Amino acid sequence: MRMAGEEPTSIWMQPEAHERSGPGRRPGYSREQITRTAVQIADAEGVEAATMRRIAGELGTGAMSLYRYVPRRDDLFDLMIDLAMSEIELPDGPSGDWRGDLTLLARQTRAAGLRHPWLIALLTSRPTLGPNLLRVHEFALSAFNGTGLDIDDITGFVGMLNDYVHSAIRREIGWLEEARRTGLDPERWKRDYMGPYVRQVVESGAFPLFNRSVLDSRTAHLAPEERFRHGLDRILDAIAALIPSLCPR
Amino acid sequence: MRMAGEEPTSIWMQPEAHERSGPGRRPGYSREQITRTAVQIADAEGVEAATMRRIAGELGTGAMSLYRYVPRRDDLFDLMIDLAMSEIELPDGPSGDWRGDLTLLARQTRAAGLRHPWLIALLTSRPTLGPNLLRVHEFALSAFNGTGLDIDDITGFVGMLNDYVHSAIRREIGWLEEARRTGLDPERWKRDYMGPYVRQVVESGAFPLFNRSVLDSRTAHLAPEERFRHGLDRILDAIAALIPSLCPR
DNA sequence: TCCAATTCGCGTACGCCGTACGTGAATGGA
DNA sequence: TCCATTCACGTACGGCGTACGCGAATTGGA
Repeated sequence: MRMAGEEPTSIWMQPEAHERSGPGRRPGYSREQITRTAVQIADAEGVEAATMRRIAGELGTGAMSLYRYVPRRDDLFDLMIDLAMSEIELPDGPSGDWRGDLTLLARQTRAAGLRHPWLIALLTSRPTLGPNLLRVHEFALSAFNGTGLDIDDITGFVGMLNDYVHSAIRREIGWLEEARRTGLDPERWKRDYMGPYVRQVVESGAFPLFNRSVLDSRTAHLAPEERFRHGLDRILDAIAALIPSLCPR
Repeated sequence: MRMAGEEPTSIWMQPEAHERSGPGRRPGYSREQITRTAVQIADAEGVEAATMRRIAGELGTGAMSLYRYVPRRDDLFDLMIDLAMSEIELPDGPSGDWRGDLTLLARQTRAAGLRHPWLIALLTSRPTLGPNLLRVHEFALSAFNGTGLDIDDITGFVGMLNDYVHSAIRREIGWLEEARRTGLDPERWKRDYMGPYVRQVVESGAFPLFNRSVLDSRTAHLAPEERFRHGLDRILDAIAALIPSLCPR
C-alpha cells in the first residue's frame, strides 16, 4: 500500500521496482528508458520541451504512467544529469600526470556539455550527487593525490577547475541557447536582438575596459576549442603556481 | 500603432513610455515599481512565486496591465537582476590596491546574493548586460588597470573571481533554497532528504577522497563569511602568482 | 485450477502558468 | 467639443505538474 504522506528522499535511495518477485503486473517501462527519452527530447528541443506529457507521448503512453517510475519531475532532472555524466569516460585511476588527467577530464566534460546543452544549466541549478557525478568528482580529486596537498586545497582547486569549465561551456552555448529559446535563428539573434544594444553600449564609451575586452581581445577569434584550451591552461598555471611541492622557480 | 510582429530587442533599448506629452491616459505604474514588487516577492517566497498574476495582485491590478510596462516575463527577470545589482556600492574608480578593491567587490556581491537568493541563479541562467551589471563589471576590470596585464588576462582573472564568488554563494544558499522549494524546513531537509543518501555514500567507502573532503575538512566548521574570505584569498593568491609585474619571490 | 493480492497503465480533473485579444475608460491637442 | 491615443484589465486559450481512482494484468498460494 502506498501511504499518502510519502516521505521525500533522494532519488538515488529509491530503487525502482523492476526485478520484483511478488504478485502484480510487470512494469512495461524503466527509469533508464524514460530518462533516455527525456534526454533525447531535451537535446533536440531544449529541456523545457521535455515535459511529462511529451516524454510519455514519445514512449506511446500517458503522462501519469511515468509517475510509477519517477516520484517528481525534478528527480527526472537528476536522472538526466547522471545519464549525461555517465558518458564522461575516464581511466580507472589517475596517471600521475595531474595536468594531463585534469585536461582530459575538462575536455570530456566540455564534450558532454556541448552534446547536451542543458547539462550545465541543470547541474548548477540543482545540488545533485548522482553516482556518475561522484565518480567524475572522485577522479578530479584523485588527480591531485600525491602532490602533498591538503584535502581542503584539493577541493578548492577542483572547484576552481569546475567553475572554469562550466562557465566556459555556458559562454560557448549561451547565445545559441537563448536564440533557440526565443525562436530566432542564432545569426539573427546576435544581430537584431543583443547586437544593437551592445553596439550602443560600446559607442557610448561609458565602459572603456569593457570596450577593450570586446574590441581588443586577441583570443576572441580563436576556434572555440582552442579558446577553451587556452583558458584552461591559464587555470592550470595558476594552480601549479600554488602547489608548494612543485616549487616554482 | 503597435505592429503585430513586434520586433524583439533587449529590454534596455525599449525605454518605458512615461513622461509622454501626447494625448492618452497617464500610466498608473512604472517599470521600477513593478520590478521592486517582483523582487520583494522573490526575496520572500522564491523567484517562482513572482508570477505575473501575483505581482499584479500585490499592486492591486490585473496581470495583463503589467504587459504595458514589460514585454515578457523574461525581461522582468533582467530588470530584477539589474535592480539587485544596483545595490552593490562601489567607489567611482579603483584605489590602486587591486586586492582590496576586488575583496570589497566580492563582499558586496555576496551580500547582494544572500539578500536576494534568486540573484545568482538568474544571473547564470540569462546572458543579460544591464547597466548596473556593466558598472560592476567595469569596476572589476579597472581594478587590474596598472598591473601591466593584457586585456585578455584581465578578463580571465575577473572571470575566475566571478566564478568563485558565484559558486561560493550558490554553495552557501544551495541547500537552504532547495529546502524552501520542497517545503521542508532546512534542518529536516538536510537530515531526512539529502542526509541519508550522503551517509550511505560515505559508508560505502567507494569514493575515498570525497569522503576525506566531507569528513576531514578543516574549513567546514568555519563561519560562512570566514569560509568565503578564505576561498577568496586563495583565488587572489593564485592571481597574484600569475601577475608578472608583482614578481613573486 | 481458481482466487485474493498486488502492481501497472492511464483517463480525468484541478489549479496553476504566460500571455493574445478586445473593450471601455481616461486623457490632452486641435 | 471631438477624436486619436493610451491605459486598465476581464476573458480565454493552450499548456504545465500531478492527485486520484479504476479496470486490467499478473502472480503465489490454496
